[in-house]
Amino acid sequence: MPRNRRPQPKAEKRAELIAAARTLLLRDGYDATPMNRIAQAADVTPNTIYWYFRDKDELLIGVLDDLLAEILADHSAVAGRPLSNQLAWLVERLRLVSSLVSTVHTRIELSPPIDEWHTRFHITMNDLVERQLPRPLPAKTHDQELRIVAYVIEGLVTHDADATASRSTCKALADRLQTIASAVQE
Amino acid sequence: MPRNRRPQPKAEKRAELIAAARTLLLRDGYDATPMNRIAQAADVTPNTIYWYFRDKDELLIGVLDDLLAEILADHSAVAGRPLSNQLAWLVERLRLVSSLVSTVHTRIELSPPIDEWHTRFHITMNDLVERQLPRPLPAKTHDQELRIVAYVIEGLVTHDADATASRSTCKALADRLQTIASAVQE
DNA sequence: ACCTGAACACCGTTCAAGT
DNA sequence: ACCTGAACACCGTTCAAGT
Repeated sequence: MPRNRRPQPKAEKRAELIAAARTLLLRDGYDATPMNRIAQAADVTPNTIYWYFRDKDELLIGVLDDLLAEILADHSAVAGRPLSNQLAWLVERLRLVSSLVSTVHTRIELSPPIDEWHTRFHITMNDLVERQLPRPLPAKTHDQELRIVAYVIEGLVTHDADATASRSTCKALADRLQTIASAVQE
Repeated sequence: MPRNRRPQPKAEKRAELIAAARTLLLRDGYDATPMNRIAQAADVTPNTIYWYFRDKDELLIGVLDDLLAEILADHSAVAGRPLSNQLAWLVERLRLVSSLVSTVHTRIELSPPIDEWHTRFHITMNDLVERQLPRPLPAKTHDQELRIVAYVIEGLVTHDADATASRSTCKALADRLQTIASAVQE
């Protein structure tokens, strides 16, 4: 007995599909999670998903937005701590999601929307890091230093370094940023 | 008219299949290159490939070994230059192959042989970098500093930073390594 | 507007059969 | 030992049809 009329508003159902996808994508990874199984987990037929999302990549973006919003929200709880702690916290947070980090990188070439999402993600993260510094980085090395931080954090996340190694590397990153920022003392 | 008897030694045919795969994998990427098309380029049926390689990942490893050997061989031509130049050279070299870098990271979880290859790759690269230093890094920060170099290089490769940005970042990396190495002056 | 059953085109891989 | 034709199980996606 198919109930075709919306028992829920569209946004709510969309969120349900994203929630189902999120659980499976995080547990099994993007490639190993067929639309099939996501639909099943959400109690719909596979093609129903295509009413709410253009394709599997758009569904992935829904999940990514969800995860990013959660990380940003949770960050406020640690925003007072020293920068090195915050970076280590971020690494641990992203580690829970590392399989999707790799997936995003792979799919940048295959999907323009994923490419845009990835760019937005890095801008967001750069802003977050920069806001934690006592004063802005000198324009000259600004981009370069933020790139180094981003790449090292990504490396720590995707090549799962153990927690203590990751903490000390974050310390080194934070020290470097703060040394540079306070050297503009003039 | 199927010629079934080996007109060539096994290793040679294997190399031909790898060469065909290499061209297509680099041009179109792993996901967008069906076994189908690789076979076609090598003038065999798809299942013939499975006589020489267990699966698509083993074929990928064949291509990766090929590329790595070539990079190591080409490196000898620049081994005399300053470290920062060598790092920038490496970034440009890996950039030609960046889609496979992402592929490897994604497939680590899906294929144990790829995982092993990836580990070997990082060991090889660490050795290469370390050999260029005037003296060995202090044991205390040894692993950490090599990790930073590896991750930043990977970041530069996969997030295609422009060549000048990449060069200056490599300079920063090299300066840091050399400062640390010569601080053990005792 | 929302959802389904059935199909499509494609994919990696296998297998029985040939030489 | 080496290779093929044909098939298998699976995949993302579409479409005509239902409510």
